[in-house]
Amino acid sequence: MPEESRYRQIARDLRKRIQDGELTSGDRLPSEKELEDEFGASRNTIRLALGTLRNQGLVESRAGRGTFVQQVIPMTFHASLATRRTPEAPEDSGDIEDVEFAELGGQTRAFAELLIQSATPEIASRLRVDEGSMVVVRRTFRYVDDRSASVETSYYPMDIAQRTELMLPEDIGRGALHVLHELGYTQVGYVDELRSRMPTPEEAQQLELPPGIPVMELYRTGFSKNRAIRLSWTVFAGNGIRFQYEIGDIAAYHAE
Amino acid sequence: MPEESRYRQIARDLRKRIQDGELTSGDRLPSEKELEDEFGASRNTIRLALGTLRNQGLVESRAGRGTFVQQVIPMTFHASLATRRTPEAPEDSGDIEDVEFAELGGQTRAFAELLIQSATPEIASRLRVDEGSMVVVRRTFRYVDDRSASVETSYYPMDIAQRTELMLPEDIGRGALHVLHELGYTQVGYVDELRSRMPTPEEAQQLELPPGIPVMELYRTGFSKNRAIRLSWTVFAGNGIRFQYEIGDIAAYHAE
DNA sequence: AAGTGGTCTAGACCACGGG
DNA sequence: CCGTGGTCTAGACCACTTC
Repeated sequence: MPEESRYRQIARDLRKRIQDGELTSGDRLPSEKELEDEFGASRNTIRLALGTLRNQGLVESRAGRGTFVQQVIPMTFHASLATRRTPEAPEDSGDIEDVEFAELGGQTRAFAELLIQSATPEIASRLRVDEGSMVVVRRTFRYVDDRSASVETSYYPMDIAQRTELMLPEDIGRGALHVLHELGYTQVGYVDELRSRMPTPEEAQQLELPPGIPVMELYRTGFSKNRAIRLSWTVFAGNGIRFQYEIGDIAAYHAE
Repeated sequence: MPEESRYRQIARDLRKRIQDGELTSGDRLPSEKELEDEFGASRNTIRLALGTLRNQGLVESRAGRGTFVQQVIPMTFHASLATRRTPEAPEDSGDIEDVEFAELGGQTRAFAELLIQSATPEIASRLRVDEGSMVVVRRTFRYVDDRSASVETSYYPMDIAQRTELMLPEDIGRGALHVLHELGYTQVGYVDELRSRMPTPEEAQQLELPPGIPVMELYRTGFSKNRAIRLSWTVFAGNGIRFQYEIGDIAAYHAE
């Protein structure tokens, strides 16, 4: 039985204080100097211990201020509302729009940018287009309470998007799915694929993620009756989002 | 414009080599000693750089061996198969069973343990039982290719589970939902809630997670026509799992 | 035995944030 | 100003892996 290393012991001790409620959301931990004295360890060892807590998303350090217990209020993303999947309004299904966020968060804003590129293998296989063929790409940043919450990138087959509103470099107020609907491409279903991973440095900066927070990646391929009409790839801050899917008959769920 | 710190530069350099394919899955990075010489930095600085790559899940270090580029082949978890949601076999819907894993991974085994506890607020609200009332808890470990892939904990209201097979401390071969179905509680729908976070040390050990790998947490509440019949809470290794949901009419998806 | 990463020490200088 | 965390150095000893 190998002895547990010093910094792990210290990390466990501090973690216990948080889990026991001795330290709660927003509280400041003792300074690194104080922890040196308390545990009789060098500063680097203390920092190793704090580092593991940071990487577990339990605390966050700010230069000049101190180290604080993390606080997060994740909002729920209603990925599929079973009650919405009514035959009368099929085009309502599957848009990642502000509505779905509004329920728990503050106000939401978006800013869009546009580019055209050739399809990578990843995009091509999901959008069901030939690799290397041109696709229209629209990128949207989503903010909640002035904090960046997600980055969405949507891909449209060129033959659908060309000479339409989708190629204008400006926000589409009424939602891209409405535009597609008007063009005759009504989304009747979609396939979601969800993954979790650590952010790239660029994503960490864009989403203002403290270290130790994963991201969630959502690929949503939208289908009309006949074909794939849109692929959207969204990266969410992992500490601020919950995905909810309602499948089948869940009358008992809403009954309360 | 603050200058980028040395260890971040080094991390970025090494990350580029991986992303450019100069180093690919399974390759060994130069040793810390070699990197010291190459970058002209002290070992601690090199280790800081490697630490960020570890925390991004890009590399994994093994004592006495070296540091290696991570390789992961995530399998897809078919959380909702639209084609399966047929009225003829409603009881097929929503079980987290081996079938759903088998498609991409190797063989799968499970071992179960059983306990009885009083419902925490979290469990009570999801299972729709009174806080503090007794619930039957079944825990299952799932392995793929001899590697631990998920830990599932299922909760049943005591009035449903008592004096049934669900209270026997052994694996239920034909699946818990079959048992519930035979008891008159047929699952007709479910609500999934997905989150992402960094693992606790216990989870990291149980799932054999290298540092820098998040977990995905799935809460699935199963409903019969009238009530919640089961809550299952599953923790997956984040690098080994993709969730797929199929919503609405996706005939075009399967057409290919 | 030689090389690897894991752990730890004891210093140092810096930028940031608040009195 | 002074205390905070951020960064960096130059050592040291250890356990583990491979030969």
